[in-house]
Order: sequence, then C-alpha cells, then structure tokens
Amino acid sequence: MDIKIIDVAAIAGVSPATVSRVLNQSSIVSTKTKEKVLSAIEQLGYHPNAAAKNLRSQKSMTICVIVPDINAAYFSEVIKGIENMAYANKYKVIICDAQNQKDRELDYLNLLVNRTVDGAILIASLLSDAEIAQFSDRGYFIAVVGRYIEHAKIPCIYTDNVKFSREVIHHLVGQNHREIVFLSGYAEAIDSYERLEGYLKALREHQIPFRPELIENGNFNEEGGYDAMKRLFEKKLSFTAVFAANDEMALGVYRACAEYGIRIPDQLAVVGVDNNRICKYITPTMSTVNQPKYTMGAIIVEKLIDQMNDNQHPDKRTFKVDSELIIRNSSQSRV
Amino acid sequence: MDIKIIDVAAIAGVSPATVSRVLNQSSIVSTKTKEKVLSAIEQLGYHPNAAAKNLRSQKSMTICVIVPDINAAYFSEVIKGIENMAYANKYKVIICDAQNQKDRELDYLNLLVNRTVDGAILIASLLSDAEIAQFSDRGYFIAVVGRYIEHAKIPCIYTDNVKFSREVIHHLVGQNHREIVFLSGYAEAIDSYERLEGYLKALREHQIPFRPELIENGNFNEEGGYDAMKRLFEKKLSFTAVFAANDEMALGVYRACAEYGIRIPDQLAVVGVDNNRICKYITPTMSTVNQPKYTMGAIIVEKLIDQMNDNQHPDKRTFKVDSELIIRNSSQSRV
DNA sequence: GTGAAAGCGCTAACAG
DNA sequence: CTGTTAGCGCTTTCAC
Repeated sequence: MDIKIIDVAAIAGVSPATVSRVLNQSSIVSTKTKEKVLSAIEQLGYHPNAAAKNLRSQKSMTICVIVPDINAAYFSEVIKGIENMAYANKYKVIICDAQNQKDRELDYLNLLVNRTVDGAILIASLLSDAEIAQFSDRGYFIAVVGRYIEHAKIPCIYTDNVKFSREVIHHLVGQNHREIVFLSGYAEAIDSYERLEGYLKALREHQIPFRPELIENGNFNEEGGYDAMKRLFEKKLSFTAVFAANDEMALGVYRACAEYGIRIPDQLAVVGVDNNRICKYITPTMSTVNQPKYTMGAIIVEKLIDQMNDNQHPDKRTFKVDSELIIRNSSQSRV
Repeated sequence: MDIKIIDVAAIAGVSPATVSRVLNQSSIVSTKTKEKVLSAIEQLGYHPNAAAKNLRSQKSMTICVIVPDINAAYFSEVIKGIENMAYANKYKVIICDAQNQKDRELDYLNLLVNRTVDGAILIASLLSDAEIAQFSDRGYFIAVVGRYIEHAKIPCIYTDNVKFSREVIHHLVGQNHREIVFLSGYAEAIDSYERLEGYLKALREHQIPFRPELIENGNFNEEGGYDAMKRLFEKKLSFTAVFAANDEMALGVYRACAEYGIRIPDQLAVVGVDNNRICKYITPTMSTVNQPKYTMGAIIVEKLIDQMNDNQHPDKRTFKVDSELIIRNSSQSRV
C-alpha cells in the first residue's frame, strides 16, 4: 500500500490537516511545523493520492483535447502547444482521437460530464455551434480552436480565413492568373466556407467573373484533391492556377499534374494552406499559408484555464490570429 | 450539483449498492430491478463520478504515454495506435511530451506514483534499462516501445535494428556500392548502436573493410545530418552511398547534396529509416525502412492492459516486429 | 497556528 | 437477489 497523509502526519507528529495545509499552502503554518512535515514527506517519499484529491477538491487538473486525427501534422502541432502550456500550469492532457466521427466526439465529451476532466478543447469539431454552446450552458468548460463561436463563456482562437484567402488570390492575380480553381474541403467545415468566401471576394475585387465550374470539392484530403483535379482536367476547362483549401488536397493536385504531364508552376500554379512540412521538401516547393499552430494551442489552454479558475480577466475571450502567406516555387512564374 | 448514485437509487426505489451493481455488472440483479434502475439512470441523465469511482476502486482506467516529442511523425503514429486501442478498452490516454529531457520524463512518471494513471508507456525513453526496471520493481506498470528490456514484467515491442540495417547494406552493396557512410543518432540511443551493428555485420559479410572515418553522428535530426554530411564532403573522403539511421538525418543529407551539387542517386545513394511521409514526396523519392508504427502502439497497450489486469496470458511479453525496406529512387542506379 | 471530524461519491463486504 | 455499512485518502469547516 502506498503511504498516505496520515502516515506523514504520524511521523511529523501533527494532524493530517496540517500536512494538507503545507502541501497546498492553503493557510499559514508555522515555519517549524512546516519543516517537520516537509522532512517527513521527504523521508517517506510521500505522494498525495490523485483520486482522493480529485474527489475531495472536485477537480482533476486535467483537460482533454478532441481532434479528428491525432496524426495530422496540423493537429499534432496544436496539441504540442496545448500540452506544453498545460504542463506549465500543472494540468494533464488527455488526447482524444475522434476519427472524424461525431458520435465518438460526443462520447469523449462525456469525460466532462463524469468529471474526468475539468475542461475540453475542441479542434476542428464536427459539432454545430449550437451543440457546443449547449455543453457550455450545462456548466462545462469548453474552448475551441479554429473557429469563432458566439458565446460569452467559450474561448476561441482562429485565423481569418477570408483574409488570407484573399491574399492568396491577390498573389495569384499578381502573377497574371485570372482563371483560378478553388478546391474546397467538405462542405460542413466552416473553413471550407470561409476560404471560399475569401476567394469570391478577391475575384470580385479584381473584377474577375466567377465561374462555378472552377470550384470543386476535395474533402480536405490528398485523394480528394487528386480526384477533383482529374475531374477538372477531364472536363477540359481552361484555368491556370489552383488554390486548394489545404495542403493535403494540394498534394493531390501535384499527383494529378504529374499524371497528366502538367508542369507546376509553368502550366499551373498551386497554393495550399497549412504549411505542412512536406511543402518545403516537395518539388517544386509549395506555396502555402502558415498559421501559428503551436501558439494557438498554447493560448487556448491558457484561456481555458482562466475560465475554469474564474480568473475573469476582462481581457479578450476570442483571438483572431494572423496567418502568413508563404510564397514558394509552385506559384511563381519563372520569368 | 451533479446527479449522484443516491439520486438514482431514490428514483428507482432501490439502494445505491444495487445501482452500482447494474452499472458494473458486478453481480446478478433481477431483470425487473435492473430495468427500473436503467430507466432512472436514463431519466436523470446520470453519469458516475469518475473521481469517486477511481478512489474507491483504486484504478483510474488511464495510462500515460511519454514521448520525446509529440510532433515527430514517428511518435504521433505510435500514439494513434495506442489511443485507438486504449479507447477500445475503455482506457484514457494522457500524453506527455518530455521534450527530450530526462527530468521531465521522470516528472511524468510521478503520474504513476500518485496514481493518476494505472500504467505508463515509454517511447524512445532516455532512462536506462535499470531505471525503468526499478520503477517496475516498485510495483508500477510500465511498457516500452522501441527497445527490449530484460525484465519479466515489462512488455516491450521493438524492431530488429540489426536485421534491417543489414538489409539496407545488402541492398546498397547489390547496387555496387562499397564505400558506404553510416550516419548515427546520438550515442546513448540503443537504436544508434544496433543500427551501427547491423551496418558493420553486413560489411563483414561482404568482406568490405570497415573505415571508421565513414561513420558520423547526426543526432537524429535534419540539422545534424546536414552538418555531418558537410564535414564528410569537406574531408574529401571517397564514398558513394549514405545510410542514415533515420529519415530526418537523410533529409539533411539531401540538403547538403543540393548545396554541394551532388546528384542523388547518381553520385550518392541515400537510404533513411522510419518511412516519414516526406520520403514519398521528395525528389528523388527516398528509400527507407518502414516499421508498423500504428500496430506497435496498438499491441503495446494491449499487453500493458493485460499486465495491469493480471491476465497472465502465458503468451509473449516481448515482440520483435518486422520492418520492411522500401526501395525508392534515392538508392537505385538508373541503369 | 493546529486538531477533530465530516464527507466528496462510489464500491464491496457482509447480512439477510 | 438486495440493503446496510464502512471506508477509499484527501480537504475543509469549525473549534480551540
């Protein structure tokens, strides 16, 4: 059996309450008894039982992070930011791989309900705003990465999709492209919607007529991007550039181009989103949009922890962070 | 306040013990009362408090996974296997990013000591075999990925480094290479040691004299591989192939070659280890060794859970899994 | 500044 | 088959 607080108390010649007090610095203990207690703890190698502590104090010092896929580079970098900042604040992090399934996400959210965790961070959630808000209203602490939710108690961090999409199109137009394909992710995703919006806005700004046939869905994955591109090629449409709503799909574009003998960037310019590490290594190097993923993770835990501890800093609850267009060879005309 | 077992008991008109029994299927309850209880649970939306359950039952149904870096593709895939299999067994997974620091690793291991977790999985740990064994001897459940530990109670899963290293060298020799550089990782890592051993063995088998100047340390990262390669080039040594102990270093080799105008594979053949996704996308595509990372993660949790539950299946405790040499363009002479 | 005692919500004997 | 009871190990009033 492990050593318990009462054992420490006995050795130190004090009551368990006093041991608890020095452990938690909850109230003032005389220097002398504190020393006795500390040395008893040391001597016995005492470690407070977490379950007992959790039960009594009604918190677990644990949060969970729910993502569609642990493995995806984008998520794992956000998670790293979350984990590191959580550690700095003495919080533990439970990872939840929802595998793109809503019911699994819901299942993981039960960790909140049964008090396994004090709070949850949702990344690229499949739940609707209303569903998320509802959880918050039930008194659970939730924070969201990647989108904005209109709710006073839900910290959010996200990038301005519309803004950077416009930048991408501006860049492409600057390279004399006027027939630009947009590859969207699955329709339910807010990111798809907003990136499309930015694309449309930018076209309008440049008075380029919008051609609906240049919009294809690639489901945010490599295969989808590849298939979409093939469809486009088969239709013999005229276009000179592709803006893919993420790098995965852009990678699919590369593959399709290789098959059809289309040279990037000479015959087709390509831009993705996410700054996957592959972008730097592939030939030609791929233009993309970088988001401060690690920082986003770090900030969101901080805010969540603030919420959980009622540190109602009157400072912001939502954060719109800037992303940066990285121009590489896939979208530069070699003059 | 949340609903508790006693509330359910009251509604169902039974004792809390009975509710607990239907919840845990610990002993037989009549169909009739079971139904009453179930409907009360449903009606109230009752979820058993995890902390209370943990305290009483002396387990947390949680394990932790300690890795040097969450972000590294290799680890995140193993973690995915772990998480998915854990979920299937109703276990939660706490991720611990040790950031390549031994003291942080030790700190995370305290999760075992304070009973936050029931067991821990160590991946690419910096701890010595003796240190790990010691934890096990203190009664904590530990499992290890990536190396073999001589200890009856520690499940291990690992690949045969010596074997695949020999295969790599055989392959290279088969391509008429006889002057082959070996790029090792940091010396403390067992992987470095064993991969070097395989390299040496294979050379001997082919009666190729071993040249110590062809061995360089690249610390398992891109920068290290790049630096090592530069040193080698500057020394004007003669060699025609490089076997890097992981893909990261091999990527560094690519970069150094680009700088020095060395063409891969014509002037230099390159083989890495890990099958990072980049290998498939880089030009030339990179030969490497693939390990069943996901499966390794899945198997190791299963074994750990077995251990924790005393399911002393007399079946194996350690698993040496096969890896596969993937030959791509970086090591094929274009005849 | 310190101790006694109650109780967090659950499960597991032990009766019946 | 079901209820009563006693804790799991800790923190936190409330006294002193």
